[in-house]
Amino acid sequence: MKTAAAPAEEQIDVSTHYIRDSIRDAIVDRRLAPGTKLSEADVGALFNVSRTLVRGALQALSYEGLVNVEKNRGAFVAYPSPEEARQIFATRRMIEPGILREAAKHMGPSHFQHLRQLLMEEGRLMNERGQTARRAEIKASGDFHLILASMTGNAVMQRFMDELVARSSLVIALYGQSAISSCGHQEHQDIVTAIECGDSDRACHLMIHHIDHIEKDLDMRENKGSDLKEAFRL
Amino acid sequence: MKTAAAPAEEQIDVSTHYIRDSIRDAIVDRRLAPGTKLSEADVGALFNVSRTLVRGALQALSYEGLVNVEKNRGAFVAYPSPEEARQIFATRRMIEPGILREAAKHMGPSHFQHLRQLLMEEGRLMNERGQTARRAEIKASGDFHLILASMTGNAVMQRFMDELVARSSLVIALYGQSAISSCGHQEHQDIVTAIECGDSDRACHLMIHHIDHIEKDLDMRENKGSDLKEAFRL
DNA sequence: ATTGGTGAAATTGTATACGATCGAGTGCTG
DNA sequence: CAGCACTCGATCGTATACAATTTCACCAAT
Repeated sequence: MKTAAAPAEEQIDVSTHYIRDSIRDAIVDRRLAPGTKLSEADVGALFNVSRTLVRGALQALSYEGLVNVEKNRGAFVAYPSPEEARQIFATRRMIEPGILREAAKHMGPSHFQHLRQLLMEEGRLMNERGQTARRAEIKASGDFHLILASMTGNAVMQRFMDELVARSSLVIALYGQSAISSCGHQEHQDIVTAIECGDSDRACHLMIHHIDHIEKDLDMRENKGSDLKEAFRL
Repeated sequence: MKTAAAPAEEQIDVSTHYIRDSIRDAIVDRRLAPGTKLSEADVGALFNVSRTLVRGALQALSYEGLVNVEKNRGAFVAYPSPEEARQIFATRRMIEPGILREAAKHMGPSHFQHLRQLLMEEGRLMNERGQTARRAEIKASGDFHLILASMTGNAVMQRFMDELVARSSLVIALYGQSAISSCGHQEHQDIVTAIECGDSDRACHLMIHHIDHIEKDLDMRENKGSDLKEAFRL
């Protein structure tokens, strides 16, 4: 699947957006490890476009915090420091309760059904084996938070959450240890239940603890087996 | 102050960042009206750089929501719709209480002094006349919220607030009517007092009402004297 | 007078060219 | 053999060239 024998895949209209989204997916899906260099020429060759478009995509990703662009050195998949990681989770604790309350105002039966369905899927994946199921599970667990955000009907807030969830995924890839705290799934369910009962205070409380748990499950000692170079670069 | 008789100003190292910041300042300061077209060639000529750099800056600003880039048509100073405006303020109501609580944890006497000083300045500007004082007052009133955000020590959150305050400024430029609700200043003071008293709940309450007041002071009927074109563009 | 079409001018989209900077390896020197 | 300066290759930064698209003016026809 390198380059040559790709028969009919070349007809996609490859724009900056397409490249950005492709790379973002790869990062969030952990097919690109933190610290990986994204050379403009290499990426351009992959998508058969010039460096111009690639640069645009990389710049966009750097705004989202998924890529670090170092002057005259190139772009690298972000390698969030422990401090950065803490700030990301702290931010989530600051805003997700607000999202919850706002979302609750807009939710009807169909929304709850949607959420329950997502939780079912999440539970199913949890009991499966394999790399693919693991990835899907992680994605689903992020989607839970994103869908809640979408239920506020607020595009501005949704974009913030998109960024936060994506960066969280990077952090977990870097510092996560246990096989995803399976309590996360239970906590998601509890939150939905609390909302359904109209107990927003309790839902917020649960949400904050949930985020706490995710963060507590990380081992944020510096240098996860890696690069002294990166450690001292900036 | 157009172009010609500028004796020794040309030695600035003009990068994408510099252009982006310059344009952002101009937008937030309302020297560039919403809807203004930002032609790549024109901007490039202004800064004596090629379109390449300008495009980078405009892309960045579009990510911040201050500029809309329309394919094959160009970049325009954002012209937030009433719906967008509502979402911006709704987002602020969702996150600023969280910021307040977090900031309160980190605040010592020096921080309060800093805030009080800002409030003094704000009050002074309020009693001055003239366009310049007005601009400075608007800026100061935004800075109040930004400084609170900075006191969380959280760079991620701070970036979000930067964006929200900048976009709010655009919205106010578009839909604002009264000579800035002078009650805003009083409300800022009350918020600081509440924090100082350790009454975070009250501070949050005040903050939400404060944001409400700002929003209530807008007249968001569509078409502020303008463009059918813009209305149907997207 | 309004509508519709045609072509030139202006503007953006993308690729390429060239200069600048960084990093690694090489060879010289102490 | 260690240390340092230097050169060379690779990669990035910026400008420019060319293609694609839109806009606008002009004119004909209803």
